[in-house]
Amino acid sequence: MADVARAAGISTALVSIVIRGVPGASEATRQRVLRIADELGYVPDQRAQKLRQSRSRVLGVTFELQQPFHGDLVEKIYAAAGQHGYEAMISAVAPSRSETTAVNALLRERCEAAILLGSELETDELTRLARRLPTLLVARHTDLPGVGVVRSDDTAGIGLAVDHLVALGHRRIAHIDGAGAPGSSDRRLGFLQAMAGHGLQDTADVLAGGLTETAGAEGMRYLLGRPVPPTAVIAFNDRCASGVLDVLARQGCDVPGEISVVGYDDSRLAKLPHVQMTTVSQNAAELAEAAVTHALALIAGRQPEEVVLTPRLVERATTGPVRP
Amino acid sequence: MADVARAAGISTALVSIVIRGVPGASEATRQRVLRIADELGYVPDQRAQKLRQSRSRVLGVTFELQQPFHGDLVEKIYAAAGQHGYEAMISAVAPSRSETTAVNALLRERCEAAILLGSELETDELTRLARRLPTLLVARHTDLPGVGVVRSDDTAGIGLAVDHLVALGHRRIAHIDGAGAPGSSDRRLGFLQAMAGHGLQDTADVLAGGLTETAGAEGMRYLLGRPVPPTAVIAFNDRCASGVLDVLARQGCDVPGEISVVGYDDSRLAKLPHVQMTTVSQNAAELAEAAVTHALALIAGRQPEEVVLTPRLVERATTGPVRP
DNA sequence: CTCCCGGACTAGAACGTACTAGTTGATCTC
DNA sequence: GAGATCAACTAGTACGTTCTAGTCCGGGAG
Repeated sequence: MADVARAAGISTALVSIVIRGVPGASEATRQRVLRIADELGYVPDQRAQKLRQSRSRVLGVTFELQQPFHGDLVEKIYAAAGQHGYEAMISAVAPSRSETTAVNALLRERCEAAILLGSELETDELTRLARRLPTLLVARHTDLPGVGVVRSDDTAGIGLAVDHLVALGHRRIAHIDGAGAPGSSDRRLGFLQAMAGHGLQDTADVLAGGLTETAGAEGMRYLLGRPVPPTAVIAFNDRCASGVLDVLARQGCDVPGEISVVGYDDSRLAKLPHVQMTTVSQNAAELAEAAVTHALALIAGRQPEEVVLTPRLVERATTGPVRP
Repeated sequence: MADVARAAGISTALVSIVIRGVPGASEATRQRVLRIADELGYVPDQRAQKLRQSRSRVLGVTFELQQPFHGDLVEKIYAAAGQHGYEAMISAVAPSRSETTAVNALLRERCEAAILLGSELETDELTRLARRLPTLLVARHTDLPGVGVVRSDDTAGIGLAVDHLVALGHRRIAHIDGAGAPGSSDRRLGFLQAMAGHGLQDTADVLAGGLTETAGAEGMRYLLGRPVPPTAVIAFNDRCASGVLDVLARQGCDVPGEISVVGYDDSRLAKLPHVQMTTVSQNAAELAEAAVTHALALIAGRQPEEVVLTPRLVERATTGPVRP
């Protein structure tokens, strides 16, 4: 910046004014400074900027590197944050990189708030984090005071899937759940409630699953081994449903002729033209927008609340009427 | 930091010494400062640290949010960077977030080097970037001076796949390529060369594809429509191969009984227990380690070079002898 | 007893920016 | 023509660290 000022024969303060685009410089100098800055390849040092401003204008986001739905969310969060004059700083979670590591990286960056996607953080760690910084959980339930939540109504979402299948004539419906994953118990509950609502509590079948294709595949193989397999399967998420579909395809089982399959998330996987998965949409864009808005509200000092969005069923090609 | 110093009744300089763990403080104060810092929840402000030190010790990484292989690489880069005392700062590329945006975000963070995974940046933009900052391309070819390259030998990699299939008796082999994607032309060339090497230039079939499941699925459907379909397919990457496998499963086509399929990358997708895809491994860990090492060499002022790793064929369950 | 040495600690200047509180000179107003 | 007003610009401080160049004090050597 000093170089630019020297080259233009003005003070650094004026360069700063031009670079930030705030009023206080003549049109002539403005042009000249911008030209010189470009020639010198000057890019403002973000660290110094943030350091000077009391507010960093950065939202920290942790996400799971290999979850397509998280990828969708991250993309939308970038956009939503940008629209509100904020920047998103992402920190990945992976088998070899714990959530604690990811969160600490954000902390050191002095984010104004932390948005945790599908966090599996322990209660005490979460409490500690929330004491330091406005914290927002996306797609996970918690009763912890001081922690904001943005999620869609998982119980209702699975209900939509059940209603849809029952309307198609299905009665023997299985649910491959998410084991201990966030949202898993809500979805399991929603499944059982909805089935009971249709008087189908006796044919409701819940299987321990997981968030990966592998979990779905194992679950489906197990179900096919049953004396009387279900006619429809609701998976915990799209990845899990992918595994289910894959096993069915290999077994030569017609989908949806013999077995209907419903996923969850409406992630990239469900939208693939050759998959066309019926799924429950959490609407990544809406979720991301709500998360950013709520995070900003927390930063502004508002009390954390629980924002619950209504999911929507997206009917595609993996569900159909039960075969008579 | 000032709070900690006040609470401990010492200067901020001494707190700094303790926090950084450098010699210059008595054991007693060291303990006390650490305890107080912990109580107050003090975390050093990374921006101020980096600002003060001339070196930021940050490696910038751009990656594609929805490419499982990039996910694998990012995970390994985090680890490799950490081992060398560096930190990785990731910036995602997605349909709604261009590579230019991603790179600019890194620039403003004053990374010491940029590692671009599978970049599709234009030549002039790349040149401009490389002038500002040590730049390293991973899994992409370039002749640009001043730009480092770490990649595996794509031509040889596809050669391995061809050799493997030919050894199994296949003669009609198709390659669904990556269209304009980085590495695509090398792999196409490798395919044609290897086929010609076996005297099979007349049955070598190259199809325009892409990097997604959709591209693979479309390509495979097209191939199945042929009067004489190939007995084996080599896809541009694992995602593409996934689409191929999916279409085959739906058509009730036995893999590898009727058609063998080979992917590329050995990403998460290929390793799924129910998929067990034969694929060419670029060895994410090795590639990541080489990328970080080379990036550090560039930072140290060494000239950029092209590091070419040798790929390896991972035989799993999607390839088998051609049916007589 | 004096001198020196080394360990423990501190004052204060950087790092690159933003921002407050100015200064300057020209134009406007009556 | 004097004062007010305004646009255009600048000096200098602050942000939270690190780091250089010290200060201070106790004890061992001569």
